[in-house]
Amino acid sequence: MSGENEENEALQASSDSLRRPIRSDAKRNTDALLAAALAVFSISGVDAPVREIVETAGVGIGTLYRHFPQRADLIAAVFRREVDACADAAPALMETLNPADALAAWLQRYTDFIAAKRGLAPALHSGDPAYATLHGYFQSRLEPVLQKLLDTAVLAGAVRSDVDANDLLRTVANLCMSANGTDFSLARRMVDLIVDGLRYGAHGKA
Amino acid sequence: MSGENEENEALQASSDSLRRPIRSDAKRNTDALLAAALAVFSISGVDAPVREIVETAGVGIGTLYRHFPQRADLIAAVFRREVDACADAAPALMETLNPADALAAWLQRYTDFIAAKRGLAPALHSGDPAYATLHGYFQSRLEPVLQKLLDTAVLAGAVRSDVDANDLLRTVANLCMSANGTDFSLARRMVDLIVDGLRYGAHGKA
DNA sequence: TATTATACGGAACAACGTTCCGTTTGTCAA
DNA sequence: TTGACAAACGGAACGTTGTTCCGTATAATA
Repeated sequence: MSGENEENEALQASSDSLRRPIRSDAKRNTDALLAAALAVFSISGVDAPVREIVETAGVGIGTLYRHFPQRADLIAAVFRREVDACADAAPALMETLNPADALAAWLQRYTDFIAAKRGLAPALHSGDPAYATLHGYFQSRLEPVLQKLLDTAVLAGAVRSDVDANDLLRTVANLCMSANGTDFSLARRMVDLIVDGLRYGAHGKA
Repeated sequence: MSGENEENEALQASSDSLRRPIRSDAKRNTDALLAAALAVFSISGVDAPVREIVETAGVGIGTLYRHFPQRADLIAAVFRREVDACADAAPALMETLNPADALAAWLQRYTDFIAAKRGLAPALHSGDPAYATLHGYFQSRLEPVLQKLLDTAVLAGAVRSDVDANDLLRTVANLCMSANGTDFSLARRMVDLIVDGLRYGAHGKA
């Protein structure tokens, strides 16, 4: 369903140093860090101290920074799979539902994903250049998907045409900004309200 | 127009220690800190380092913490006036515009206020207990105003009835979360979209 | 087994918010 | 005017963050 990322999570350098495969201890520690990060993030949120993660993983701080030079690289690695799953959920919705409902359903899917990760939304939109690659991955993966959903709905005359995919992605993330990690009902309701706004514009005005 | 806070910004203890008025140097330093904070916030955002503020004000760190025991107390003091102004803007709008447009206009007013203060929205919704009083002041001052706008619009049949004031306040603040301080066009557009969603519900469904 | 690129671990650094306390100063009674 | 003292001042110092650096350990190869 995915199409392009065939499970080569830990791809080694492909161009020059194709000598020397990944050392076994490096692989082991990388895995331990990813597992620890996933666990710690789900308890303390994405802002959890680095030391808490390395302690959980049972490795030194230096090891963390060797494998993930920036804090955001660790976050990106942890959530890559889930971003992909979110993107891959679109086609099924488009086959099952009418264009406007498919759009609404996918946005709720995305809402649930972001809202469940406490601290993710603030990090994505902090403007901190450290999170640029994380933000870039989200955008490159999700923007085309949402754009297609939008285009289809606009073509069907179900939705206004003056909103673009990136704006919507940013907006949903913003709406999830204050979700505790457990209560995203407000975010869900507000996303629905926005979808209604999109519908209103289709025949109402502009 | 305000009605209750008659410029007693620096009220001294009213109950017990009514002995000893405020010392002149204390008053001077408090004013300097407020002015410096306002200036620094507008340049570096609400997250600006404390040391930058005390340096600008020309006082020591200890002095800052004497007058504003928590960082949020300083923020609250700086923005109190503006929160009041925002709340006080409602009656005029309600006289001039129809209920739905008055609601929309006031929400845009609030949007501009929050979006212009970089870092304010994240602070308000950080969940950090340090910001509880700041959040409390915003809510106590703005919630009644917005509730009245909402009630009026609902009564006129211009807007759906299943959204409450606090949710809307939180939502708008969330939408402003990623505003740089200069570009709030996205936030404005999304607030408009939400207002359209409110209108859609009035006759469409729900 | 010897060699060596690679990875490891944690001390150390810089920046932050906040606390603490010895020193200074404004105010008021004498 | 002067003395005394509550009040306020300033900044060193603490605890916590993310990140860097480098001496040491080790997995892979010849």
